[in-house]
Amino acid sequence: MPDRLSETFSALADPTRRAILARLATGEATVGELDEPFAMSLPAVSKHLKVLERARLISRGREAQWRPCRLDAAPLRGAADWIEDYRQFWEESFDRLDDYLAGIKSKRPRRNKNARKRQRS
Amino acid sequence: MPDRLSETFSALADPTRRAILARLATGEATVGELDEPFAMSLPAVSKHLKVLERARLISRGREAQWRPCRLDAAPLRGAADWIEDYRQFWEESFDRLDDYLAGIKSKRPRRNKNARKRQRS
DNA sequence: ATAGTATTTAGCTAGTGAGTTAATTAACCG
DNA sequence: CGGTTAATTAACTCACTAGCTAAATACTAT
Repeated sequence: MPDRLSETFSALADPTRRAILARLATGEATVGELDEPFAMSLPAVSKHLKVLERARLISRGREAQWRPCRLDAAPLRGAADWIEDYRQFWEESFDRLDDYLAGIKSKRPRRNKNARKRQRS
Repeated sequence: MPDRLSETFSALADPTRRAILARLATGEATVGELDEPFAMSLPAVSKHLKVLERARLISRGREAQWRPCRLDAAPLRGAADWIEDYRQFWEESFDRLDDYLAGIKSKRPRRNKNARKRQRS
């Protein structure tokens, strides 16, 4: 995997893994406990856990024959920071919807096509 | 692809695609312009654009023989919202580091192992 | 030692992702 | 029309992902 951010996003790009993280947000759990909600074999869950571990999103201890997993959310900080840089753009898209509706209402639906370009000027 | 959120994260899990989005944040661009910074063939970039388009992260117009791309950040909102639910956990990890260091300093390094479990109680 | 429980590893299949080069479409210009 | 530029599609390779079953490991308990 090329870089940390890619590894984080890649790990998050699977609903099973996101569900596992959500479960771990409520506290530590063993592999068997994590497997329960899923219609999926235990080795499959074990693989997902390995992906999450390589992405540093979980870490694991040892207690007798159990390997309890715990959430390690630190890498999410980088992901959140990356996305945050784009917040203005998705908020802007609501603005443009407002503009559009306002345009219809005033019967002058012409919008400024360069609104986004001007954003960074 | 199973769901929208997975599609969004999956699209972000590639440095080339993130760079393309960063470039589009400065304004519209054609495929050729987007290709320039990369040591990669044009069809490769074209494929990345298709991935971003399927994920609704960009949309494209037509101007003569050019197909200008523009950023469409709306899906990032869902991704940001998902990650935001975990903010407390990565902030907490700094707290625990503080606790740990404080513990060393006071020569009583014992930490509360259930800190995360209590988080949601 | 032996049996039982928890988890991982091995080995397989099917699908997908990222990249290539070569060929094709689409639109312009003269 | 014929040529040029912009971009996509086709066809292929290579690597990796997600899932399975069956076998192996690790530890507990009797």
